[in-house]
Amino acid sequence: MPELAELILTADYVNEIAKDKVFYAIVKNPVHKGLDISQDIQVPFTIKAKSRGKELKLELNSLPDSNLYISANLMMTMGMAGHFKWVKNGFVEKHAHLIFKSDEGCLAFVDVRRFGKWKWGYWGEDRGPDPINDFQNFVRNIKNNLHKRDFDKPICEVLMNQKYFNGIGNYLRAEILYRTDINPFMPARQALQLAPEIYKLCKWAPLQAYNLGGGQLKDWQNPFGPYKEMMKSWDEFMLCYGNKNMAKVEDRNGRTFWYDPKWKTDI
DNA sequence: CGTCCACGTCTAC
DNA sequence: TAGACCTGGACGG
Repeated sequence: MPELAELILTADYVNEIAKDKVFYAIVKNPVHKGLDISQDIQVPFTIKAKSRGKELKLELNSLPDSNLYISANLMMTMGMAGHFKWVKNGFVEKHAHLIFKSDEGCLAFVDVRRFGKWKWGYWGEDRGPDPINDFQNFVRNIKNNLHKRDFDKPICEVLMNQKYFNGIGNYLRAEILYRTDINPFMPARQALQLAPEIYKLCKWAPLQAYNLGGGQLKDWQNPFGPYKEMMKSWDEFMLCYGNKNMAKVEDRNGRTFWYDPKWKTDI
């Protein structure tokens, strides 16, 4: 998905678009098999967004003068390619699957592969604290659970476990581990004890990516548009993932793990 | 044309 | 721990 950095940018984008707008309907694209929420809100509403790891929360609230009080949280995940886009009246966006209508246009959830999902609720119980916005609890959650079998697995795999590393995805794990000097195939418990800077890197790396305008990767469209002037910096950030000079291996979850070729794999 | 690959979960043997 | 869920871009013949 869009990983931690892109989720924050998505929330920023939704907030920027929606700050002065009133929405009056939700439309679900019938091709999408997800939950049909189009009849759930029958009064005009506002939208505010917040992210936590790889989850996005849209807070939908009725207007102060509404005869019906509504306050609901639409919890979303972006899948591999999900993003939001403002679409002016008279235009149709391909792969728009959830559409929030206002008089001036609509805010569309665009997702080519349809891996993104939504439901009413709250932050996922099985996902850990956000490494950027809630760093203390992020560290605490890991340290409190370090004795568990989950941490017997290689650090490169555990970094993708959303129970502890909410928001870390395939490019971030590569960039984080590339910046430590431990074998990425070492058991996670040992790795975190030998290289405690991993905790800080889990905040630093996504924060860098966020400040650079998010992943310049083909499936994900930066909602703020192309940041061409930032490409040089992005290339300086993305040192490992997708770099032909790096080594790669398919991990036990079927994902390609990119790493420094000086390490020997144990997988 | 075809095959491989992609920033992620899910759920079913 | 495989598939399943999806579309489309890159690249090879």
